[in-house]
Amino acid sequence: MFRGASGISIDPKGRLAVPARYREVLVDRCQGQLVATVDPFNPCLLLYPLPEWEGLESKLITFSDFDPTERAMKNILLGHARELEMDNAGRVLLPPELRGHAHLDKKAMLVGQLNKFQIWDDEQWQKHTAATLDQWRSGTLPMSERLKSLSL
Amino acid sequence: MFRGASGISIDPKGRLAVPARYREVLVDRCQGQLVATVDPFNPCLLLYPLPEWEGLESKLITFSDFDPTERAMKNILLGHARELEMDNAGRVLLPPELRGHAHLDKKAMLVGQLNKFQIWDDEQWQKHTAATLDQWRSGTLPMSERLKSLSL
DNA sequence: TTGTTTCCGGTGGGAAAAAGTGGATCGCAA
DNA sequence: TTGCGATCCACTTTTTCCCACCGGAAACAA
Repeated sequence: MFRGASGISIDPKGRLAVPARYREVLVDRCQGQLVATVDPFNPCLLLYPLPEWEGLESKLITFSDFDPTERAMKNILLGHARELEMDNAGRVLLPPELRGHAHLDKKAMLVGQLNKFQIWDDEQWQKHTAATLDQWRSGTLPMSERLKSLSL
Repeated sequence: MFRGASGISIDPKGRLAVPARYREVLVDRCQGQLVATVDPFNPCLLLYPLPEWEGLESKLITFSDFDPTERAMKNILLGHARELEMDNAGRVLLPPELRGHAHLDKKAMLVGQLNKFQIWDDEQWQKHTAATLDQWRSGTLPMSERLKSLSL
């Protein structure tokens, strides 16, 4: 599974070089077939191995078009999802629509989140991390029961 | 199935060029025969492969004319539906009535939603997406049980 | 320990192919 | 006969694929 943040660069054509340590796994699991979409909660992109994405998609199609919140979620996730393929140098080409959404230019961060990756603009990632830690330490975030019983 | 948003342009004659990656599928499934109508929930158009549309249509005819909501839905969908055909350059000609409804001019977005497409004016789509994400992140939307148990 | 060599990951550029765009001609109808 | 519309064709732009180069790191040898 995917862990950790790697600094990566996006070239002028919009190609993102996947760190070498992930490549073999990705080829094994999905022949380099990936799906990128927008993250509903953060100004970044989500990158799934195709089979993993299809699992999520099969849940989304059960959502009702007459529930506004469910419709919105379907719309955002499916409406931005693009199928991508690694080239033989281990790079994926991000379409302009997705790059624009996450404000990606040269420097980016690929963040492993077990079953998927997040793709952040480097600057946004730094800000987001700092902000999250601040919230955390100030104790303003609500705690679910699950969290209260978590030991690190 | 159809996913993702693609920026497309509508030429002065009102022709919309379908992105190349969808064309083969559309020719296979319906020989380029499509149906466009208005989206009851959003200021955009819906574009179905003909067989897919016929499935929906067969459900609509069972709707009662004595239930105001069912009648309205029938009216909107059926009353605006137009049969369209791709030309050999992969373009479909949108009738002025439909273009007007979605405020389509030069720049548009073709948004895949699995069994159908949405056709948005580019500006409207940007606004719609931004507004939805804002609502989402501010946490003001009501959450169904299905949503609460969804993990991305 | 230090220098040299080799391999691998990362990067950029260029060429071929395909897709998008606009124009022109043909036909039909008014 | 003229105007509008539709279909077809050709040109330009974009995209995609592939190859080559550069830099760094590691390994081996002196």
